[in-house]
Amino acid sequence: MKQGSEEQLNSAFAALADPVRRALIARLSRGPATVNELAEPFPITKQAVSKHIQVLEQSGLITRTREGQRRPCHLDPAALEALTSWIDIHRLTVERQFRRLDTVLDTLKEKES
Amino acid sequence: MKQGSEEQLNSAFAALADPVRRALIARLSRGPATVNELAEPFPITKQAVSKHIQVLEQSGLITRTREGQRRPCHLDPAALEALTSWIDIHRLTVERQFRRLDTVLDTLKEKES
DNA sequence: TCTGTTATCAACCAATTGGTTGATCAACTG
DNA sequence: CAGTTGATCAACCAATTGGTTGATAACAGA
Repeated sequence: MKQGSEEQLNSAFAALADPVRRALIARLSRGPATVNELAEPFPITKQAVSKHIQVLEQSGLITRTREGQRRPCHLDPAALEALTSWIDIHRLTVERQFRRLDTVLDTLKEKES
Repeated sequence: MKQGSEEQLNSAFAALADPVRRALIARLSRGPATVNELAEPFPITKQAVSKHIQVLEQSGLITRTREGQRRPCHLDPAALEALTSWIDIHRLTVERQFRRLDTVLDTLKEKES
């Protein structure tokens, strides 16, 4: 888990850019799972999945606990929320901008008529 | 702009993983701008910014129009919405999962006492 | 202690990425 | 037409990424 919110966004968005990692997240949203369980559906090696999981953990999107030799992964909803929050700020800003432009155009039309 | 929603997510999330591109989006949320205008605040070459803009355009996050020799960029709120939508589905799923677990634990506590 | 299971580490490889410089294209302006 | 401005193309480079194989660690159970 990194510190700066800037690097947090870097690594979290990068983590979501891979379809394997998005599938892992989709699976983990339905409950915790181990590396072996997560790797099972994929046509790649367990080591590759382990690397993907390290990327997700590094980005703060998932956390891991210990249960004997197993290390289940858990999805962190707060980390996901931080991403939607960043996106929504800018989406709402541009939508506001659009509405403002519409108002200007309407005003111009009224002046014309 | 790509077709498959899977590749759409790949490229859009990858686009957001770069701090320069996020800054471009933040700027564009306040209104359209040209490559030169967008490049001005950055310590990198105009060509590098042009590449970043191509990445954003390819991902569908921005569109471009023609005005003589200038080609202004516009942020597309719908593309942003598609991303928050994907994230929120899984965030809500895992939060629901948490609440379900809480209920189970509460039930167990009641049985104990 | 020996065996099987869970998971990671290390080294390597091909492809991609983010940046550079230099040339070029396309459109406006004198 | 000649010159300037906005933007892209092309070739190149260093660093990163996603994957592999093989070895190794850590723990559980007989």
